[in-house]
Amino acid sequence: MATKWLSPAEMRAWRAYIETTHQLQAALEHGLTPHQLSLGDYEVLVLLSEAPEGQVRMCDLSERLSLSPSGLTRRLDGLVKAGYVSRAQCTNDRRVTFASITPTGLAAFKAAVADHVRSVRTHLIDRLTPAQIEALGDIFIAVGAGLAETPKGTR
Amino acid sequence: MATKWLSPAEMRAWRAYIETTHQLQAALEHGLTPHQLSLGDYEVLVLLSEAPEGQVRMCDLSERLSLSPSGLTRRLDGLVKAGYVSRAQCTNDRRVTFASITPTGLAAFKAAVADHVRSVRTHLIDRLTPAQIEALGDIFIAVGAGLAETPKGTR
DNA sequence: CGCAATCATTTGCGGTCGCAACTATCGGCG
DNA sequence: CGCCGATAGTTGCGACCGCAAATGATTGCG
Repeated sequence: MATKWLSPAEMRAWRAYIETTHQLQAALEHGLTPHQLSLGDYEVLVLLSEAPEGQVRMCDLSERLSLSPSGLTRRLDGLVKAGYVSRAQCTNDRRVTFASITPTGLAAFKAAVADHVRSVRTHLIDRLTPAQIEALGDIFIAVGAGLAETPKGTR
Repeated sequence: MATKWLSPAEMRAWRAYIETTHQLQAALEHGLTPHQLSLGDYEVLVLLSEAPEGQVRMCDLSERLSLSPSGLTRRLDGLVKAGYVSRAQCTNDRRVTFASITPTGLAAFKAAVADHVRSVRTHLIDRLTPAQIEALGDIFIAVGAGLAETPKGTR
């Protein structure tokens, strides 16, 4: 077969990436457990806290989180039950519901940020040189652009 | 607070990584669905097919896959049911069981490899320059080494 | 030798997620 | 106006995974 295999350098990069990325995610998850937050919950709070009115349409959230609509519904269920987020209906378009961060949620987020940033530093950022950090950004922006080009066709 | 925040370059790298890595995993998963394999199943077959006797101790597998022991048990259950893997008892140490790839499993693996390699190329490798591939390997080897230094203490 | 700590694996349980189906709503075109 | 297709969100279902506990086997120290 005319299968183009991976060169040693490509194999090295691919394996290192695949083997490490899962461990890294687990480590970051652990760093948030003292705050009773999962990494996914934290990411929701990040996006909501950055939004102009502290609220984002479910639809947009699910896309920015790369999460299926149902997955987002359940994740929000948990955050609503915790009192960190509330749902708000849109008056213009009654199909859409906004996820809106509550004062409690904002407080919980602010309490967790410092720990989380420290986690990201110790496990990732501080392990790398400035040049490597630059390269990491370039690499995943390029890969993300490639993935965005292939919305539905590939299957 | 004396929290050391992330610089713009660090933030850019971190966000690009987090946002893209999930999409990349999903894309690779989709690439294997025609073969009735999950990415996790595929990784099991990779390790078994590379092992000297086509068999690896459960314990070692779970570590190399960054999977909890229970997670590995269930993953193997599926592969055994599919006929791709069989369990074999160790005669020296009756605690251990080997996961052993079957001829059927090896055939399924070989049938999937070409597609999967193509997937990895189109979504990751071919998006990057040789220098970036080198950097990707360096980066995640460094990060992996850092994570290996912190086995239990951090919580 | 014998008991205690350790190790390898499995099982019960709960939590998360994606897919497909369903409901409700909106927008456009005749 | 009225219908059809598209859009937003939720729910049922099944799959996967980690943690804690249980089981069976081994090792080592007294």
